[in-house]
Amino acid sequence: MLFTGANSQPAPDPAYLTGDRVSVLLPLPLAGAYDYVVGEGQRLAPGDFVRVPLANRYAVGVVWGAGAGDVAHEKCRAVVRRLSVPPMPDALRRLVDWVAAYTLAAPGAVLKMAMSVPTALEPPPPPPLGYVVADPLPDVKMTATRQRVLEMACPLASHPLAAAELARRAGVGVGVVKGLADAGALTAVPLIRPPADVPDCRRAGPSLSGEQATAADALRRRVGDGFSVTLLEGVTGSGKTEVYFEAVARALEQGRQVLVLLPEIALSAQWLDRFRRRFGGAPAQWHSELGDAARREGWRAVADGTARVVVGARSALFLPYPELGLIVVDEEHDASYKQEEGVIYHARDMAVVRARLGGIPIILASATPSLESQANVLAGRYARLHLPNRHGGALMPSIELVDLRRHPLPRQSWLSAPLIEAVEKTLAAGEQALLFLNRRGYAPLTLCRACGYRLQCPHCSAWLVEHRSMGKLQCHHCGYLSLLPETCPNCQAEDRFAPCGPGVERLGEEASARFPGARMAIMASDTLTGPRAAAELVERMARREIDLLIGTQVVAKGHHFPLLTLVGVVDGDLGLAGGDLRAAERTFQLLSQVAGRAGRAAHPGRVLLQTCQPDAGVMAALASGDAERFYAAEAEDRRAAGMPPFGKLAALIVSGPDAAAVDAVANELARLAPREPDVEVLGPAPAPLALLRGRHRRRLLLKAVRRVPVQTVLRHWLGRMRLPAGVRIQVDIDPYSFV
DNA sequence: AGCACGCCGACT
DNA sequence: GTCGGCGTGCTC
Repeated sequence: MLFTGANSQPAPDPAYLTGDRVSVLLPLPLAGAYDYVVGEGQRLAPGDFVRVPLANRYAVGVVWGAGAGDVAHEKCRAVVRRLSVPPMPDALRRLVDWVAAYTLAAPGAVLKMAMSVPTALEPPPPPPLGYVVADPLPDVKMTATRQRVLEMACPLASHPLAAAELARRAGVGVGVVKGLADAGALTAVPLIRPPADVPDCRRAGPSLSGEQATAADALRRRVGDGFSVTLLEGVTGSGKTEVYFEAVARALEQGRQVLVLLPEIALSAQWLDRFRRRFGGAPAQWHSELGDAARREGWRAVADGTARVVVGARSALFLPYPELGLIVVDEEHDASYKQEEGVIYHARDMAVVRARLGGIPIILASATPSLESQANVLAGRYARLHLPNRHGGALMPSIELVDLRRHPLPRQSWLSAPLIEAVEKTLAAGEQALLFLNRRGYAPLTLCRACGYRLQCPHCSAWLVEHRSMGKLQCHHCGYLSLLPETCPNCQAEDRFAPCGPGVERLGEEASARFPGARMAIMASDTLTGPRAAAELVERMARREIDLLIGTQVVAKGHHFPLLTLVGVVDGDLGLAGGDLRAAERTFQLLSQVAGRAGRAAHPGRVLLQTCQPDAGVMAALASGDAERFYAAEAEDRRAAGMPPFGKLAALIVSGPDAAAVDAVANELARLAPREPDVEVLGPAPAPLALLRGRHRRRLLLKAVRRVPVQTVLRHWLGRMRLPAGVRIQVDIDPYSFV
């Protein structure tokens, strides 16, 4: 990442008048912006949303600046009109350009992320209608259901209710309401929605410990004081959230907007509760599961400044905040900040860029910061605030390794004697236990005992995972579903399939057999139907309705189980397989996070970690709690290998339906590879998923010294390539996933 | 991303 | 004889 460069003050926006040429960026994957002529009586400025003709249709784009003038006069068409939407803020436009240049994506493709709500740019729809009882009430055929609706329609001061809400309260279908309205017994009136609870920064904050107060003060002082990056590092339970809330309050006091990025917004009902407790109102939410209407409302509320605090997933970074004053990236180490499809970018890094372009502070919070952020602290680019203690004097759980070589597992069993004993003891004491296994489904592999054939996805080079609860086999990479075949596709043997290895479902089976009295629940991304289901499960845990929870990594994210005292990590080595650059770091982060679920003020938690490699650096670090040493060793390895964050990496994925064509392109790429000092090209090699969604994939890696302008090198290199039909080259700067 | 243009199989 | 499949190419 490049974080240098002064934060230049933008010049006052120029105006473009009738007859001028303007450059308009369209949300399409085109090579660049298109020139248009400012129409009769129009006056445009950079950032204006405009409707323009494009081929035989119209499109909405954003005025990006003065026309480049490199296109023939006859080709240049006129802007239709300016849309009545607040202009796209300067900082967002510069972010779009920056991200496009950095990721080598088309600027229009990046713009598209910032205009993901097409209807928000149209005039607002007529206000929603509510219904009140007509006066006078006409003579209509009365039924029991109609009677109930009429009763509910004027509860107290005859507040109009939306049709759906009215129907819900009366316990009838929406049809009854519509029927009454058609008959004239209900009158439709525009619905004035009660103003939502707005976050109130004047509410008193919680009482903070000395350590927390010091950190909160330091953060508050940075708000309004230009660009800065602060790594807020605090162990689970140290009250990081409450500390950065003070900075949020300060930004709100200054009349600025705040963006909080979370990895999995859908899963963090608890975060919203804490926010509500602190600010008495709800933040605006932004994530992929929002419906069209909510997205539209949200986008407009951000654009017109109504939304003061936005909490969202990575795409919330591209909303048009006119007065953003603070960004918080919570769980900054989380891999889900890396967008892997379309424009490939890392939201944490781009958030830092957004902060720099806006001249505002950004807080990166984590219990287990990424090596990247730690290196930036060491290099003096980021400040660091540390909360080493759990709030309220609670102790960190102790982590004990269970060496699976000394405690071998019986066949078809994944719980060692020490872990079984610990679970039994915990259950006997009336406490709760968690078994963590980061693998969904019943079994990750199914093979034929007759011939050894492994059931594989037809579109990907991946095994099919059995999901017994669904009665199906599923590919976790493309979603392909199939029933378990009756006979082996290879040798036609009947009924010879054997599941291999455990997923949480199968582990649940073993646990039910071992701990027959325990009330058990399984928590995985596919067993949770939505945010509500997650919240409900967390509540059932809090109410002690569950004794034993079995879960994948979703249990580690944002949920707090106050009564949990034992965590068993069933397969600590799972994340270490497969040569990933960040395997050890990620394992450390994930297992630390899971371990942090255990324990509370009165009871220090206990964590048992089953592993076959207790001597590996990660395991030793987890057991000793010596994070510093682990990170130092990991950093040294990376530095010695010239790997990120000390060197730069870019991956080129060549893909296409025809393996031979893909190979040809990959080889040609290798032949034309840049030959310069400090740059090394590795490959081509089959990408780890050599077949994904029916496309064959080859990968090349470009490794360079930090000071090499990798984007320039790549642009030259790729510029010399001619691609046959169907073959694509995808550039991934700073690759995370090695899948 | 759309949308048209363009060249090969099964229908009124 | 046409309707229509999606491959390829362009949009200021």
